[in-house]
Amino acid sequence: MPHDWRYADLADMMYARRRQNDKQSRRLAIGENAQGGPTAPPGALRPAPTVRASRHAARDVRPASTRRNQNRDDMPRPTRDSYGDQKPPFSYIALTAMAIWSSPERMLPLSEIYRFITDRFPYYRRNTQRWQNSLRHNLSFNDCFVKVPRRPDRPGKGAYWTLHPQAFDMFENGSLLRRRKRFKLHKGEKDSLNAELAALATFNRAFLARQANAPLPSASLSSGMYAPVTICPRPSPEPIEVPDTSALLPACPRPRRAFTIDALLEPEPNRSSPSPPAQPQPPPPRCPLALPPNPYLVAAQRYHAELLAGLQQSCLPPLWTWRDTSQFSHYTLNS
DNA sequence: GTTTGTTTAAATCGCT
DNA sequence: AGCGATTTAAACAAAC
Repeated sequence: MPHDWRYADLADMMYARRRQNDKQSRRLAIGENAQGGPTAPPGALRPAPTVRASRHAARDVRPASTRRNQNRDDMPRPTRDSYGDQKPPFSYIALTAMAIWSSPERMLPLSEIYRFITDRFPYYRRNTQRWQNSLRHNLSFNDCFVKVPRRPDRPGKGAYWTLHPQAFDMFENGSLLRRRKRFKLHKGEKDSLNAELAALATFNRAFLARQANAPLPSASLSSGMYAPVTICPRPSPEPIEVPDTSALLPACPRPRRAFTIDALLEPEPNRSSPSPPAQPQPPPPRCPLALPPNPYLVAAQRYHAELLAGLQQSCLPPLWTWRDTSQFSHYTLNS
């Protein structure tokens, strides 16, 4: 049974729980917690603070009527259509996970994560330096986010960010308002993952260096012999439901190939076992022209696909389906 | 110069 | 009070 997590629904749920739980309702009826801040639903991820008695208090730019009496029945509520200028009750981790999960490939560059948040939550259209710094901190600090080097055929600034597959269930019951526990990789897992990602980055650099040192024949370029590998558009932003392909799972055993371009250019070795089942290769970059691909590009793409496909067998089905209407957005928990 | 990414430190808050 | 999760600030480096 899908459940909407729009803010207004959250408020309704708070009131429902107040009725259900006498003990809880006594606290909620007061309207404030011990610190005088807003009261969160039991077990909920602590909503991003909107009022602090500290130096941060000055940053709360909401009207005073909104800042007080947060849980009274006359509490000003955001409309069902939008959070308006109110700070959404999602942590940066949750917001980032939403952004990543909303993308077709389940991975996004930093700039796109920013855009996702500012597009949907007007609160974050101001003071961007502050929250973006915090968000970057979260990306780096939390093991649940994995930085995947860009494919050589998708140049641009910064890497892609994805969710570690083992972190899919860090939000309790799929709710973005709750988090069971900070997701932490064991050192061995982290080392293994970092080694793999570093190797991929090294491969990408080598690929680009070789491409730079041995530029493609101009005749070939001009005649369309090679795809213009550096100008393929980024993936379509339309959210679609696709099997997950975007995270890395070092625990997935698979044949390894040497991290050399030459090795990767060799024909794909036959696999004796069909497990994991043959994964469809990600669609080729959407270049305007169907051109014979550069062999190095093929190698790079093949490795990248191999890297990402290795975890498929262990991936959980998507927890959330992103639905977007023009003004408000919400997540549906797949049952 | 700007953006991206890493790291450290401190503050806040909810829970036990 | 202590702990863990989160937020915020800041310094710094690397990449573009």
